[in-house]
Amino acid sequence: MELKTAISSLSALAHEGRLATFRMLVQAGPDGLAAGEIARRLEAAPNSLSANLKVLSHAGLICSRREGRSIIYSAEYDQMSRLLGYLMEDCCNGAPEICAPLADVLARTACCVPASVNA
Amino acid sequence: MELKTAISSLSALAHEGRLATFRMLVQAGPDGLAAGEIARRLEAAPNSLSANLKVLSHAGLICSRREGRSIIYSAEYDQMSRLLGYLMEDCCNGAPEICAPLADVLARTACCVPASVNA
DNA sequence: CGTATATTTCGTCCAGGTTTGAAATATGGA
DNA sequence: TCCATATTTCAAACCTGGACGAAATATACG
Repeated sequence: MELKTAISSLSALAHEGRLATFRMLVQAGPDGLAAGEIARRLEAAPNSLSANLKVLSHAGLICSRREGRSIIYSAEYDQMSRLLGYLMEDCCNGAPEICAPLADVLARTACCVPASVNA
Repeated sequence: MELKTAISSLSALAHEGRLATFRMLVQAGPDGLAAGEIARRLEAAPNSLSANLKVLSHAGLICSRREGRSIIYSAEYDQMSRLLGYLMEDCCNGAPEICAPLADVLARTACCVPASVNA
C-alpha cells in the first residue's frame, strides 16, 4: 500500500460517524447493510450518511451494490488488511520481543487466526 | 479502546507527515529518534514537526524523553495494538472464512507472530 | 402515469486543522 | 555569564472538511 492510499483510508476512518459505520459493516459481514438501515441504527441524517459512505467507498474500505430500491454497503476486508499491514510494516525490526504484546492483542481479537497462536 | 480514543489515534495518523513519522518510529524500535533527526530525515520544518509530534503524543501513539539537548521520541506499541484490535473487533462475526485473507496479511507482516501461523 | 420509498447531489455556512515566521524556553559548554 | 544548539510556543493567515436544508435521481408499485 502506498502512503497516499493509507492516508485516504485513515482519514476516512478518522471520523466518528464513519468509524462507527465501518465497524458496523465489518461486523455485519459480506451481506452488508442497506444505507437506510445504517442511518436508522446510527440515527444519522440520510444525506450526511450518504456523504460519509462515499468517503469510505472512495477510500476502498467499503463497496456497494443495488438491491431493489436499496443500496447495500459492505466492508472490503482486503483493503482493511492492507491498511493494518501497512501500519505494522517492519515493526520493531529484528526485535520480536519488543512488539510481542502487539501479536498478543491481534491473536486475541482476530477471529480467524489459527488457535495455535493463542496457545 | 473507546470510540473517541480511536478517532484521536486515526486522526493523528491521517496526515502525511505524521504517518511517515509514526512509521519511522515504529521501525526505529524502543530506542526512538531525536526530534531533530526525524526532521532531517523527513526534511520537515522543526516547528511543523514539533506540532505533529505533539498530536501523535497526545493520541498516545508515541512518547518522549529528554536526553541532553535532544528530545527522543519513540513509538507506543501498546497503543498501536489497541487501535488495530479496535478495528478488527468482532470482524466477520462467526464466519472465519470471510476474513481469512486478513489473518493471512497479518501473519505475513507481523514480525512477531509465531512461525506456525505462516505454515 | 403518478405516487411513495430510498438515496444521492447541490449550495451554503461554519469550525477546525495546517502552515509559517518570529519569539521563547531549555540544555550544554566555554 | 554568554553563546550555540535543540525544540517548542505563539499568533495570524489559509484551506479543507463537515453539517444542514432543499432539490434531484432512481426504483417499485398501483
